[in-house]
Amino acid sequence: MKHLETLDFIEAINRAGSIRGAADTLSLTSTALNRRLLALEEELGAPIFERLPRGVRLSPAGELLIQHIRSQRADLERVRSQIADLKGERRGHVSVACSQALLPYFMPREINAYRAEHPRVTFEVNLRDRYRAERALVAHQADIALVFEPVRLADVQVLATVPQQVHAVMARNHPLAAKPVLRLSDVAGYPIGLPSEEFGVRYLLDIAMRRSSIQLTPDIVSDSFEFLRCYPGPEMMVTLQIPIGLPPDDGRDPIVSRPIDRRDVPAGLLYLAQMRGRTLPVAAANFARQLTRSLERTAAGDGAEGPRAS
Amino acid sequence: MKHLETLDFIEAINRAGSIRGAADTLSLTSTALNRRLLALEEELGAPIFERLPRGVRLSPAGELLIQHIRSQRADLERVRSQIADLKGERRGHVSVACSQALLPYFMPREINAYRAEHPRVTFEVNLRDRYRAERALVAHQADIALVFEPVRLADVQVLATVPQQVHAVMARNHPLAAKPVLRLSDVAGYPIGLPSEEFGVRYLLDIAMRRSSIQLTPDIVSDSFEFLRCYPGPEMMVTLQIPIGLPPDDGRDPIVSRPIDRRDVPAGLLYLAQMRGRTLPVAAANFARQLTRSLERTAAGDGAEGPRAS
DNA sequence: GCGTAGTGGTGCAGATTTTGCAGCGGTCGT
DNA sequence: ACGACCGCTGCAAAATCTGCACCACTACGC
Repeated sequence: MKHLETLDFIEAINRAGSIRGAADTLSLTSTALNRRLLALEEELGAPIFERLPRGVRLSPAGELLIQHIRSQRADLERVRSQIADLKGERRGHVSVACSQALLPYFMPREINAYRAEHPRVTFEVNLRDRYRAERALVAHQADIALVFEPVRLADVQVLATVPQQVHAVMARNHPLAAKPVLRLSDVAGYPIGLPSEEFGVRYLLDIAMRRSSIQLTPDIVSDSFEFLRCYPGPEMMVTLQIPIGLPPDDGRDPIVSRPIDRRDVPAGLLYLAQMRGRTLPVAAANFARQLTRSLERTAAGDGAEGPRAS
Repeated sequence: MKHLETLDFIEAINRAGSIRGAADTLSLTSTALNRRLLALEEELGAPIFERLPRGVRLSPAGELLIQHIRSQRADLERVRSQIADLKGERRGHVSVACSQALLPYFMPREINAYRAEHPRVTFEVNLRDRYRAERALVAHQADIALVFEPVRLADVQVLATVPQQVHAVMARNHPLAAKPVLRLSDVAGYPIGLPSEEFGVRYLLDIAMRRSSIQLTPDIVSDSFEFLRCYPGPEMMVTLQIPIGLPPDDGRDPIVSRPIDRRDVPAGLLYLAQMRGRTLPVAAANFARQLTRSLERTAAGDGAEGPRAS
């Protein structure tokens, strides 16, 4: 879009940290870029960047402006998608930021289902921890976010929540697999793998451990649930995860899960959210609606309640 | 602002109803305007106007676009005002849409008070009935609206409400002026002046009359409260108004007001509102905050309760 | 039935704006 | 002290936009 060109340039300068640097990435001369910046600052009546000896940095006015630019671009994108929608072209793009637990099973299944109905809708799925997911919404880098136990920012609007009881994950031949529900003290007797502290599951566990006297001392800490799940079973290791991040038990999978008694660890909440006050593009809004329905089914089914079908 | 020029042109074409007509008002050739429109439609991938033999008319896509343009311009204005604000310049502009009752006393007093603190803030006050006030908010033609008994649109966000009991207004020597509180049946015995049907006071009265058996047959109907208030008193006429639209009784004013018993006519609500989801410019936000405080004082004082000090 | 006045759209030449090159003065790191 | 990088500024070339004359078309008046 032509009339947003200059504003895009501002973002490029901000990313590059210098006018000359941004000019290179934009296939432009520093002259032209500098001229445009000066003209815009003139129109605005305030400098957008502070001039440093080694480049430029956003001024307070620039911070405001760049926020405006992002919101404006996102809104234009929504308008374009609405226009495409009323032309009958069911295309569009959805950008999702989500927690790690959603990546292996839930999101692929949901996106598959959606694209079966709307094949011309494209998707972008980015792993963002609970802090960065919310910041991505505000910066218009994601349309919707699906995060476990988020830090609730004021600028974020919750579309749906579903409780998720923490589950213990282990090999099928693990001694604990015999019990349908585990106490935290059961788990404490075996080698344990835990996600690192920025994750919601760990956050819930840390709270639970502070309240009770039981201490879980992790033998393995990782920021990858996939790694923790795949870590060889011979050690009889136990790891912890929420059910939405686990495969449905088909009775043959070498990995099984058992819920932790909720007297020990309370259920955490999985949040579906968007930026507050924003009108989503049609495709994103429709996909969010589908997710809401799916999450409600999850909540009614096996999500919050005890043992998974096994 | 340079990059919004083309979008302004779209609005001009929409207003004029034809490209050539808009070109005249913009001091441009129809050629240039036409070219820009075609280029924009190309970029957008859809026609913005339907071509009629006698001019042009907004297409559905154009409706969407023009709404986007307005919101974009309003948002840019907010950014500019925020930038001016952090430069220490306490200037800005506030656009208010309000009911007739607010015009003679309340709004002048409030704006005076505000400008005493912030002399460089300019104001625009427009009379809008309760339908048009809300549409003005959505069309970004007003920052805030102050209306009595509005039809509540979904896109409008309520900032404050204050109940207003309907008062009867009459000459000081009117027989009814002797009673501190009037029943509707008292009023029915005298010549009556009523506001026309689009006004909130009339709306409340019509409801009250439907519920009871008392019928007020107006001798004068007007869309001007000022006219009704000034209509010569010799006729011993009674008219109806809400207290915020009446002068404080200083004991000498030839016009006095008495509340109607709330068993007959329930109190209506005065709403302070803005467009839902919009972030107001600093000046408008501050003024809205002042109004909220003033309205709360009004509610605590003489607004909802019985007789005014007299 | 035909002219007229209005509409949006187009080719081409001139006006206007934007871009790029070369060079200035400055600060930092080596 | 030197080189590398930074933001910024004349001046000429390039690109873009504007305006005139003109076309095709439709509604309206007579």
